[in-house]
Amino acid sequence: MKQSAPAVLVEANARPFVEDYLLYLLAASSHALSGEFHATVKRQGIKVNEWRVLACLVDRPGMMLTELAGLVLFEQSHLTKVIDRMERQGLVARAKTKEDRRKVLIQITEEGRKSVAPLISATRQHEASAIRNLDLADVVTLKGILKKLVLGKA
Amino acid sequence: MKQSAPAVLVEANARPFVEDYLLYLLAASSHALSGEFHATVKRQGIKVNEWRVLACLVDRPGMMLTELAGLVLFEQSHLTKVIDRMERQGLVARAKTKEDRRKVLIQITEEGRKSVAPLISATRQHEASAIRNLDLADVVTLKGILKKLVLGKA
DNA sequence: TGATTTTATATTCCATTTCATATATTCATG
DNA sequence: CATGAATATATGAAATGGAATATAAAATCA
Repeated sequence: MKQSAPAVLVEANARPFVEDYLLYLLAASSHALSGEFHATVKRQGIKVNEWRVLACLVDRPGMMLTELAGLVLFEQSHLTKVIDRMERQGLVARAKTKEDRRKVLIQITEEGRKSVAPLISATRQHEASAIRNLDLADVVTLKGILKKLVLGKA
Repeated sequence: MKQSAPAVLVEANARPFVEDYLLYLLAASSHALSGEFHATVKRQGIKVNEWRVLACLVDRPGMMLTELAGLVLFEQSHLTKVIDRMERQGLVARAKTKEDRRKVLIQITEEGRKSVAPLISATRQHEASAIRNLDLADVVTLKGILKKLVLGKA
């Protein structure tokens, strides 16, 4: 014979709001997993920001700064500064286009590729370890949904 | 009769690395969805940081600063400063415990509750809209997986 | 074509955030 | 119980990030 719990108990049992809030779960899982990987990134002697830029550039021919900013999830003004540093380090290069002289194309350099290659491999191990106790099918579902969420309004 | 594409084509077709990288997909979806909601938060006259703190505190009795920092995903020293501001605004209060005089318990105030209430309701609409073209079952799967990822090593 | 608007990037200024460390308190151990 | 290690929070200096704006080039259109 089930009966409803007294109000006080219900109150006490209520799971905190954020624990089932999608945006929180996304932020928290992202924070947790990326946090783990950042140790590896730093060990490689490269900054998290730079890793993000390189990972986004690695198999693209060159991207407009603004495009790239959208991809790496940085403000344009912030990315300008990050690219300044990375250019000084020789990890990326700015290139101008003929057709539109406002545009700056950011390209990964050979040195950039060398820096990022071991990290790309490391992601495979890390990802495997991160999902080691999930169903493979669920992971496929997960990525599919995340892709839809990223596209947004679509 | 299928035959494998020439290497050059394969190269050209290769999807950029990040597009199927779990950590990127998590970061990007989180960024996209939270970004949408932040407009609502600011419209309420409250800062994103403060929203996060209040949302974490709202149905808890009071939390140690460090515990709370873990929950809101802030560095401890950062949270100290955010709490300073929020205390001045009357959104939260610091309380000391008798047993351990090092500890500071952070509690949401009545005013904090009042500020956060409309936002909590707003999350329901926003979440509904964010997932409007997903299967309900998939959303359940999604949240379940994210919870596992947050717990980590478990 | 010249004026106006829009787009792309850079710059400046300021708030936020981090890193390292200080301070206070408790815990563990000889 | 005294002393050293560990834990909780706070603080200060330095780096980062974001909003607004400047600059430059292209697009629109009257």
